[in-house]
Amino acid sequence: MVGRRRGPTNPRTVFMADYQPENIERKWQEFWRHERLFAAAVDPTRPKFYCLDMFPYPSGEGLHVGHPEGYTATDILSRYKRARGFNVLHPMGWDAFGLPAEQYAIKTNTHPRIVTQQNVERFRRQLQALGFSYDWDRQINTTDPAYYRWTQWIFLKLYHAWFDESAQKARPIGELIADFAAGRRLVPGGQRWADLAPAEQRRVLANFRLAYEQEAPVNWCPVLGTVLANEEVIDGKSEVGGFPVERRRMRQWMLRITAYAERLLNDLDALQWPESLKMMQRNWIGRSEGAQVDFQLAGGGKITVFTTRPDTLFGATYMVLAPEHPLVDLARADHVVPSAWPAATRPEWKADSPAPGPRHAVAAYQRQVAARTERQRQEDTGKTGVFTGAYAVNPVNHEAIPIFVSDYVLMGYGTGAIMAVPAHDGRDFQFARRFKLPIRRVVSASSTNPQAGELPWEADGFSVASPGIEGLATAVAKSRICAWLEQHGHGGRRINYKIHDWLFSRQRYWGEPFPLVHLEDATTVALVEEQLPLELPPLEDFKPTGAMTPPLDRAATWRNVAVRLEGDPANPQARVVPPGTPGAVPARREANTMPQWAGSCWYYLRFLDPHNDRAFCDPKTERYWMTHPDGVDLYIGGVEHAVLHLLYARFWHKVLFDWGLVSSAEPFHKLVNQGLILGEDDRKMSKSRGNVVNPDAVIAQYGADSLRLFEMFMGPLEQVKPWSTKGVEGVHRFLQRLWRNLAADDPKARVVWLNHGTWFTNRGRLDVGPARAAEAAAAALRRPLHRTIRKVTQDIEKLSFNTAISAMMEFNNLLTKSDWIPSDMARTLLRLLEPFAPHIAEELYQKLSAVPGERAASGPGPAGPPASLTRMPWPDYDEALCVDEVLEIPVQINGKLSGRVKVAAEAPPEQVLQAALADAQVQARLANRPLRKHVYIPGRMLNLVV
RNA sequence: GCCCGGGUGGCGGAAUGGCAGACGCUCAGGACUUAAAAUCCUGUGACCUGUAAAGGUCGUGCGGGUUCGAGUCCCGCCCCGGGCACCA
Repeated sequence: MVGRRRGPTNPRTVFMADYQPENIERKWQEFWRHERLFAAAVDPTRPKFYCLDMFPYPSGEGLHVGHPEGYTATDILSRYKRARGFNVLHPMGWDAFGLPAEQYAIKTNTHPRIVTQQNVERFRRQLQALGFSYDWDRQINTTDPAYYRWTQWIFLKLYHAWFDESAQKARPIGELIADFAAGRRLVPGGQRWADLAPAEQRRVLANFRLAYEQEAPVNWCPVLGTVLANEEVIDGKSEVGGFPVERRRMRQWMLRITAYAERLLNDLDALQWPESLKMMQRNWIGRSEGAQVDFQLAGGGKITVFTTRPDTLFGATYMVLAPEHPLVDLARADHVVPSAWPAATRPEWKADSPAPGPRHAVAAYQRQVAARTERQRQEDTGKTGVFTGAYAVNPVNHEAIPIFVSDYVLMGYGTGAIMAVPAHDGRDFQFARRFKLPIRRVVSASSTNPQAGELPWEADGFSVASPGIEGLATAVAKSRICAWLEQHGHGGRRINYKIHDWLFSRQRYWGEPFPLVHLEDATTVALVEEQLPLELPPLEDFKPTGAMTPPLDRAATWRNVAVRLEGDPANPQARVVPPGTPGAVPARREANTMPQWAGSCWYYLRFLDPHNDRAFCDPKTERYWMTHPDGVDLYIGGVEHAVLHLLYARFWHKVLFDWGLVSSAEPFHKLVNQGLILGEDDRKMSKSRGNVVNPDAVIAQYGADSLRLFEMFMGPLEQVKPWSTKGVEGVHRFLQRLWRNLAADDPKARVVWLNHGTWFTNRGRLDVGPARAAEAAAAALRRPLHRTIRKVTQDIEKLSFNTAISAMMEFNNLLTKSDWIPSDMARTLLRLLEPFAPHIAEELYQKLSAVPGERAASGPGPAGPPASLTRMPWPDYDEALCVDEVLEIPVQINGKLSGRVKVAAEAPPEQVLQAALADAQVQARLANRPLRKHVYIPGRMLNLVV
């Protein structure tokens, strides 16, 4: 307890109510909400400002001090922009579907719906205790059927779209059907569209949709009982909980984010995002230019590889397939592994133990690799592998080269197969040495010496020993080879991306159901839009099954439905009808649910028009809030969403953009990452370390204003910084001092105002002496006040809140020392403080205005209760009043500080020079040395060069 | 290994190429008090000279450079944080 209780002997207690945040904060929070002061509405007469927080996941832990950091920053901006006449949209909601809440539900054996309700309620209470100026009427919850109805609706937009490569945009699936029907586009497989049965047509279309089902190796997490997206797996462990993840083949729903790779990459450039974050997205997308090359197999078929160095094709001396590559899957008929070792097989190619044949050796190697975790594979970069017994033909020189299996080639990148050029790739070089494979130089570092550069030479150079591209620089050689490959049908130029399609289904209960049904012919059909939302059935046993089947599998009555197909048989929509309805066919609902990220992919759009039940958002409303600049004006949140939410949301936004449903190509124009707040011990806050700071406790002891202020005062917003209880006390003291200075109901208050030429305090008019002192105080404070307004204004615009606060502290320190405090200046300071510490600012402002006679002095305001400070305009400053009348100019001699001279602010340079030369101290240091030149920076400093 | 950030007092941090260390914390001294707390005032980068007043030297990770002048710009290193990483 700091300064809250005064001893009974302190006489001031009798007269003056101390600053006690608990007495005022709740009151103003309720007032602001009751008066709906922060409600936003479309208003074309005012410029808009959309100020958004990453809405929280209401975990069971409650709020931690990291949450209010970003939220306070956006709140300051919101309150400030309102004062500057902007129409501010500042909403808050709940991202409440997903694994953590469900895990917590399982742990506590409570239904996720209940857990979520409790968590939301707790979070809302905690956030409201901080006095944020959210428009609470727009509160949304991703688990609300009225919300996820539109999540499902947008999913259908993905489902009903295909990506037109040539137009580089998504188009309605109906246009693809039209293209197929009219023969403008060839049907894969070569048949005529009209010759295909509807079910076959549906299967063809399924391969084009942005949402599609695919059997593929996926990240299966046995502990969580679900598959995870690549973005949710970090170092072979689940992002949620850190549980081991294994590769399994499963049939899963995917979203075709790879189609948007190029646009997701290019559109980053124009965004005002932290460079590091853009870099993370670029890395994740992982674009690389190169070529695709087909190597014919001796026994028919081919191996396709991706290479960034097609110019080294003549140096390929062997090939490598990933252990998971289909061509070495012995269960498949088309695998390449012969039953016996070829004659030329070197003993070391057969792996460590002499295996009876290549099939045994390959299988053994595959087992060995499968036994190692992803982690072990990445850490151990020693090269292992085994010869498959098969050979492929290099298209450029018709050489037969051996094919190996090795885990240094990853199935997940490129084609899962490489051509190995040991002379020009470090990894191939290592492998070739170990397996005694030829190393053939085809690039030289020099155009004159064909042997220049130590092997492996990975940098660019000049081609050697490569007929057709001999002597060419690498860049030229690459394009020559690509052209040749294209010409001869062996491949060609190709851009490869690291990013994979987004694995979008989860074997969990607590997520959005897919609005899809499966028919008996094994095709999938979307529900009609009118039947959305497809609500999650109230399943009692919501726990993961442990097997790979989702919990919704158990909701038999929910799953098994009768549907009537409507529309084009190639792309019908299913309407669920009562069983027995004529024309109805049996169907099973999709039992997987959507991942946690689905709801957050578009929530910023729902905030624009949260109660609309005819559209996810009204188009006019969308245009008003999302243009000029394109997207959200300011978005603040943690960097942990760099390649999750921020990438997924951009993807969905672009799909909506292609459908013409949103007006901007990007959702978030400007983005700032707040820095992590560490514990007082400089380490990351965690329960196990016992260094977690609970915002509720801080508010109870110091008040919300102190918490807000301290979080902003700690240091730059983006920076990682440690918590400090002493620091909270520091800003709390500042507020106490401010209270003592400005609480005008104190009989000892020094607040004064001028009314018709007479100075008053709350005890009446001042005598001549004090009046003169008040006059002097006002004059002395005028310039510092204008400087403070300027500093705070500029710093808020820069999001430099720590320095803005220090400027207000400085001004308050002046007030503390001043005999008298003019009330209009107090008012201005409170206006500046309001975005940061709104409760105390509003309270003091109202107190000031409640003193009889005072308000008359502050202008011709209407009678009656004073308006909320939050409605007062932002003060202007006078640039001329930001500089002192008399300046003290530092004088340097040869760049070294040697004295100071006082000159008038407007003094011409010569006068400053003369004043400096006349200064005794300067003269002494000059010691009669002749002045060679001088540099004068007006108002800043004078440098004398001798 | 590659790509981003960043190294400033005892601590968090501040400084359009122009007085380094604003503001806050800490600590010390003083006022008030019977006393303590709170509050208010003063001081608080290091070192040196001086009883003192005052003065001097050094100082923004290290080494160089540009400039009248560098925490700030350029070159080369060291260290810390973050991201990527057998990506063909």
